[in-house]
Amino acid sequence: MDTPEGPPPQRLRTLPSRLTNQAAQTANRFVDQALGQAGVRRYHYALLAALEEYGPASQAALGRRTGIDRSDMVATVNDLAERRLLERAPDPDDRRRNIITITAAGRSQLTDLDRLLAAAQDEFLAPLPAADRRNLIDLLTRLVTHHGDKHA
Amino acid sequence: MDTPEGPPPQRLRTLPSRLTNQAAQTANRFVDQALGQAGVRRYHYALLAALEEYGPASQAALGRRTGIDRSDMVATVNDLAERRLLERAPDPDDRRRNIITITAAGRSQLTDLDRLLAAAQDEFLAPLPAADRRNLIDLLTRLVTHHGDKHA
DNA sequence: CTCATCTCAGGCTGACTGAGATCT
DNA sequence: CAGATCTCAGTCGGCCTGAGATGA
Repeated sequence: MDTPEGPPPQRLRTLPSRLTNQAAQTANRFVDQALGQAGVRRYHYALLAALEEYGPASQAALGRRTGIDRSDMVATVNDLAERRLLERAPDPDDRRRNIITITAAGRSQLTDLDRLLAAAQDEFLAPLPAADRRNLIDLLTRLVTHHGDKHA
Repeated sequence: MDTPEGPPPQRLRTLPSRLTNQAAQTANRFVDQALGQAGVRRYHYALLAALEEYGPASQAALGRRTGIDRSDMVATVNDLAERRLLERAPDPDDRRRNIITITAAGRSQLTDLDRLLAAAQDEFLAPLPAADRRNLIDLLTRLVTHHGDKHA
């Protein structure tokens, strides 16, 4: 567990990019631990969520919405298809495409994941009262929407 | 560059852990691009900064201060030693240890990196006025200090 | 003996690139 | 022809573990 002997360098302590990274790392620890209880990773959750909210879609469209790369999308769809949480079928209207559809089991899994994830968020944000949480969300939203919407 | 056709799922859009991740990813793009101009990565900067601020130290101590793992520390020290930005010498008082010392070239390099990094932070925070930036830093600092100081 | 330090060898995930096959 | 889609193969950095050698 490594007890620090003295604080990190000043240059690092207040560097916004580093603080953001550390916060993200903390958040990921909670989230990965939570999702891991259900045997899934963040990509799996993002994909199921996109499917549930927008309905069946091609892998490319799902990639645009979730920010998952085309290459990783293949593997993620493979994983979830093996578990019967979604189905992959050729698109008759455009034979380049696969239409991905969430299954009933997928929806049910997603419900469980939502619960696990909500708990993880709460752990992550534990030190902040509600007003500060909103404030943080607002600031971060402004940052990510400004920068590209790369995959916001 | 992938133009999204429609927003990401609601579940993801306001999820604090995801927002934090996206922000971190954005920050890292700017930072890595900036440091890359000098041919270094984030670990290199962190190590040089720790050396400059605290003076010579063992690899283990540097790891505690920067959050760099013992294993990666070996490689990072190797990199910087090859470039003569630091020196590795056995500690006469404790022969398990290496004493790492920054060189003049290392200090000079660090100065350049500080400049590049400041510009990267500014790009990252561009959408936020000064008050919001302070606010964000404060909120993130509270989060990371609360959670462990794992390697804060 | 226990514990700390350094090193090597590796694993794992997330983010990404290049290239090929197929189709519009 | 250009351009989109899916797939495979592989890179990279950051984070992490196990284990060995040395020494306090």
